[in-house]
Amino acid sequence: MANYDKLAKDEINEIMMAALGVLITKGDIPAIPLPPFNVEIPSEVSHGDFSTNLAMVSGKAFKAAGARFNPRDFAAKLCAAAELSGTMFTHCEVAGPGFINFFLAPKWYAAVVNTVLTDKEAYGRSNFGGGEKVMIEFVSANPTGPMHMGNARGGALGDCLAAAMDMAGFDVSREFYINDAGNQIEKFGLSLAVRYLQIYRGEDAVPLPEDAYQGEDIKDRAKEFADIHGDSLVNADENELRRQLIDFALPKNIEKLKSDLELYRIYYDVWFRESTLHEDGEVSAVIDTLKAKGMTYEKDGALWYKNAEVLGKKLLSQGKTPDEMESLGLKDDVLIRANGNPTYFAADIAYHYNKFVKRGFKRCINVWGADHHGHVARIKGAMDALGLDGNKLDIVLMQLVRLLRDGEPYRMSKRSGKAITLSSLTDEVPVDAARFFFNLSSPASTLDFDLDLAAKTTSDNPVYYVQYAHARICSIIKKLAGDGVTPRTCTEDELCLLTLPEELSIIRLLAGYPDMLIEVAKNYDPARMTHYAIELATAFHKFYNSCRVTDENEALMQARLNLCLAVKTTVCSVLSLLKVSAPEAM
RNA sequence: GCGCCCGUAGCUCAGGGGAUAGAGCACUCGCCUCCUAAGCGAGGGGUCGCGCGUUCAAUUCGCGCCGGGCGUGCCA
Repeated sequence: MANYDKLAKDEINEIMMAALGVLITKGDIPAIPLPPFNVEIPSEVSHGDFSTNLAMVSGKAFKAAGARFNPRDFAAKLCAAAELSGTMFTHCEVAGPGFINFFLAPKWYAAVVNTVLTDKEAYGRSNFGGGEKVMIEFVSANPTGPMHMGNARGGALGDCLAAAMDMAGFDVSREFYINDAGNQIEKFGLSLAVRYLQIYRGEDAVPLPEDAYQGEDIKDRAKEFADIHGDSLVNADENELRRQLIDFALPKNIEKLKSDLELYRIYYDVWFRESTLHEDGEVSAVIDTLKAKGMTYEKDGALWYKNAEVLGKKLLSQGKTPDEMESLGLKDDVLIRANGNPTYFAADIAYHYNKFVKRGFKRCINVWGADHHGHVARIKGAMDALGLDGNKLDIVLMQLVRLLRDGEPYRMSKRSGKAITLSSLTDEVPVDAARFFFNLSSPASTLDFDLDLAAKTTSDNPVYYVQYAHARICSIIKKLAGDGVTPRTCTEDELCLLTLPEELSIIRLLAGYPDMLIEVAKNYDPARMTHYAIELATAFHKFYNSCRVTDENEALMQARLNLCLAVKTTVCSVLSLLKVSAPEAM
């Protein structure tokens, strides 16, 4: 659980507070409250290991108190008053416009390496989440057809986010919501029925409606059904035919979703069926609750939810004027259609109520395609309307995927059913590469997925760059083992032999691993993991080129071997969170 | 119209109040008698879309434009 970056930052905070106390006691500075200050890691190594802006942010407070102020002078006073003996720092200095830069003692670096080796695969784990019960719902692809590239991105994103949040101390549950009820299932039945009848009556006799599912997969399922039942249902009641087709095809589609996702190394804790919400009366219960709260009304034969009122109140409390709200064009939403069927929205409210109330999740995260963003405010608002807290429902909006082949955009048309499916993607691109690629950009950026690049097994492909670092370490270990050298525990003094810039920059990265995972959890951005993996691999490759492990000095050799093992541990850890393999040889 | 996301090197993208803005690809030139050259080093390449504001400090925050994507259903 050790986090050396945090320890260092906390210590600088204490050192600075103590220094302020000294200056106040001596009467050098007035005893006035100062604003919060940052301790950060400078991007430039010559600026030290940690840096604080305390002197610069204090200007306003001093001037307000009528004191003369110069940030560099104040920084110099703080530096002089800073007591560093017994801390993890050797010295500090004033730099630039008034930064105070701190320099770490060698024993800090030694402790980091030692901690990684002691904690092993647990290194990086923290208690940031405090064991909070969190659900991450992702992919939730429509079971009426195959998954597409957007689902693939959502899968890689949600799964890796879940893994990182687990490391950051959350109690994470992965869930797939199966939309096995409602309009699209009706449409599914209709489409299947048409395809089935076409087999026996010809395509011209039974035309496929415009709004039906056009994909080949529907034909395939109809064919499979026909192979079993023959033409025995051609003259059956239309509704009976559809029902039988749905009962036949839906489980097959769900199984296909499962197996495709498993190929993709994604396993869920729960596959939740929308239909259970209807069968158990949870949808009508939640509608009744909204009714009882006066949040509904009837119009044109349908039951409406007062979405505009809920969102309007929220915006008013945020300081919007009624005129501004007018221009937003807030609209109400239908819960029960005039035909008596509840909408998807109604089921979704019941579903999220179920997550929070029935199953007790403290926080729910949904990974959605950006094309669903219009749904975000109203579902969160609906939670508020039910007396829950919409802020506990976080939606990660993921921008769409643009496929490139031969450098040209590869058009995906859902209507014609010519989307690239997840299973055809796994045929073409190794899973390691695909998972890595999908997590290379943050969710908010549209992603260009270059099919040719991802399929390449050359250095162009960043996933191999990282895996290669791991393979090289394994190779070193193997070589040394052949020479009769086995890794042993090093003393602090021995680890302090690691002093070269190439060695120290690796250790800085190792120390930052726990915080990186916390940032992923905070920002819902697993792309930081691939970036980190690339950075660590880069640092290692540089080390590899400038330092040899097989050194004549036994102590230094062991220290470097320890460093290699620490890198191996951390690379394996981040790759395992990404569910990318770490080959021992390439 | 309104809402959300994006605009940083030729291309794909990081960074996210701080000190000289980064990486990969592509281009040029070096480095294997030595733990894997799927690697490393050096070089060129930028008004961080434009303008105004907040701040000691803005590529980063706010507002307004411009450009691109996506929404704006009794679809999901």
